[in-house]
Amino acid sequence: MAITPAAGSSRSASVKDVAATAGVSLGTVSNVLNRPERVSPATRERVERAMAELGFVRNESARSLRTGSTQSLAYVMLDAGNPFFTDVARGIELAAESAGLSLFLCNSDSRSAREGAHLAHLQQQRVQGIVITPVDPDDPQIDQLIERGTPIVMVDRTRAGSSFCSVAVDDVLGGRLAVEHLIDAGHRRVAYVGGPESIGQVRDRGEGARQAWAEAGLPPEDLITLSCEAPTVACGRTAGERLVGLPARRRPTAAFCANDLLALGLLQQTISSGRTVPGDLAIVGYDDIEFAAAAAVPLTSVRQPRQDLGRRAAELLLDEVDDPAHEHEQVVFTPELVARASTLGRP
Amino acid sequence: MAITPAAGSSRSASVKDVAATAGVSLGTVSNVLNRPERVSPATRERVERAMAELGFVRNESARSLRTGSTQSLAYVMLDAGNPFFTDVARGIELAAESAGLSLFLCNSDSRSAREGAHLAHLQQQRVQGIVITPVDPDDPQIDQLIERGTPIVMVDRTRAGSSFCSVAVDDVLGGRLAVEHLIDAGHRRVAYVGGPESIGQVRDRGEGARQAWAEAGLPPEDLITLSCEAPTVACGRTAGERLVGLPARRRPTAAFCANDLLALGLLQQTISSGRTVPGDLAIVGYDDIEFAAAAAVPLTSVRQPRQDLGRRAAELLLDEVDDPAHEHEQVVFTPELVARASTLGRP
DNA sequence: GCTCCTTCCTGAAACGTTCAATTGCAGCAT
DNA sequence: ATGCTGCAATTGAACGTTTCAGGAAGGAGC
Repeated sequence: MAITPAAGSSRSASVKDVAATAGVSLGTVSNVLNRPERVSPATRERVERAMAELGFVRNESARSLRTGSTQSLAYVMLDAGNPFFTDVARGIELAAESAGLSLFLCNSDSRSAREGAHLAHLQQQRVQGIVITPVDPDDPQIDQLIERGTPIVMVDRTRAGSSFCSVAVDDVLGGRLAVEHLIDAGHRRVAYVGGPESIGQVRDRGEGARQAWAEAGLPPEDLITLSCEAPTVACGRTAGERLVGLPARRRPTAAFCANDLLALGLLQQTISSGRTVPGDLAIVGYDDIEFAAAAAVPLTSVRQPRQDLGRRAAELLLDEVDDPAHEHEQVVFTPELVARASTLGRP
Repeated sequence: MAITPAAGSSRSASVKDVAATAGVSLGTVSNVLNRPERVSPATRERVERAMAELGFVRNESARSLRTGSTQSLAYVMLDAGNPFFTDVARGIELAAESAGLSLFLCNSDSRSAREGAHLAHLQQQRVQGIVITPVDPDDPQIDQLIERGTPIVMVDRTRAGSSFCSVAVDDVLGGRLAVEHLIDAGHRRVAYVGGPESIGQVRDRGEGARQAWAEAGLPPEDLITLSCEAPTVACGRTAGERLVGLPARRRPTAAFCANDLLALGLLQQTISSGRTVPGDLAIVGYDDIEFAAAAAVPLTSVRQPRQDLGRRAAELLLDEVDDPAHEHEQVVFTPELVARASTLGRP
């Protein structure tokens, strides 16, 4: 290995070094960095050349120590493996980028402990604010953060009458849309395949389904609810087997699943057991993940404006950061039904 | 709203404030934080109580300014929407967590400009090191980072004889595994459905496929190569149509796809056109994404140890950070074939 | 020649930590 | 008494930046 040239000396260059090589004072260098219009073009250029020569990189720690604020936001996401949250993240990033801030993504992986560690660390970093999809919306650590001055915005979760903004999607409406669509298609026996009732989303979507059913004047007992342990592909398959096990006159002609993973599992089980979709069973999913359109039979699904969710959350956060008159807001987006072959195809 | 209590005063508490309320000097507070064993239990407890009372949160900017190093790593990922990279990220996070560091995830979204902005910002943050799956492995900004002292480890990309570590998977071997599996199953006309040749992975997997084919003594013209514009589901469907268009005696009985998205598209097209898998066409994918197992016909695929990739990358980075005798290493992992119904089922 | 502006630059004081050097103080041996 | 030893706590100087009160130089107006 060749000996590194002068540029690669031990410590990295500071404003002081730049000032020395440019033959100006340290304050001038800072001005070039922060208020270039105050520096004469000649000196400015000299300073800039010195920076380039020394490979100067501004030390963000010192900067934010001095100014008392950082240039960054964070999104603490529930599950980085779930496309829903990565799309939300993309929306946040877009908003952060156009505000000139950088975004730290943290993944709690649905574990309270990791979430807590991330929050503590972000607080120490003095990030401007935090967007979060929390493991538990009622976690007292969230209140503690707010009390100590870090603005928070919650995405896809809410807490009644709370001291922060939140952005969510109307899941009751989503459930209605799905079931109204099935009723319109002529189905009179439908299954709601839900996940564990402990998840608010699962409850709300089921509630919407029941509302639509009742409003159509259909008998409640013809809307069967199947609860799964987890909203996964494997559970969707199991649900399929349970449906087949029902006596023919009670067996539903359509199923509305609380998310696309369940729907895909159900779809797979139905097809591989030799029945057809939608002929023997029409299926509606929820989330409209990328693979929904790519399934063996393209899946009808309820789409949420994921990226908008993120963007709006970031905007609310930024508003709270720099508008002293900010008022907390609970934004609710509207979902949309995307009809595809799994409910539309030839019977 | 109630008036916030004393704790919520304007500025957040500093070590100085803690020292004052605990009635000790500022250095003692720092000792409680960093070398608690040097402080007598009585004082320590007094200081800790003061911290709790004031809601003291250590200012990480000041800390890292003083110590000259941060407690964080970063992973600049190519595409946060691709499960492959989120699994890599999970591996990195595991390693970072057990080293007591926190991880910043940045998404370049395959855009050079975003990647550059992230790298610049991370350099300003003085992160300990950066794991990256770059848009372009030869980007000079990467060399510049290394020159200026930020260690880099590359994941899933490499550069010949370079000045940093890298971690990748043997894609040539992966291609061999896939095609050997098909040959073993009796296939004598096979298609390799690749993406654009500009992607190194696509080339390597194809190369492995050809090697296996040649070693089995099969005629080269019976291994057809289909190039797609992009490795997506839609392109996989198109590839399916092109296969059907071939004259029967040239039509392959099996296809090896450069990734699972292509394979899923091909699978979908095959089934919806009334043919069967693997009866009319056996299919092997690559990546073993979660949906591979959940497809209409569960997909045989080549699995990469994604999480291990990330973990190892982080370990190499950490080694470089704190071992002065560190030597750069190019780690290559071994892929593994996961056989499922798309090549195994009853014909 | 004098004052009064501008423009461009300087110098020093913060910001909140850490850490090495230092003081104070008790206990113990001389 | 006097000097050691060792522990506990204190002191003060950094770290690299921003900011702000000015100072020097030069020009305009009288």
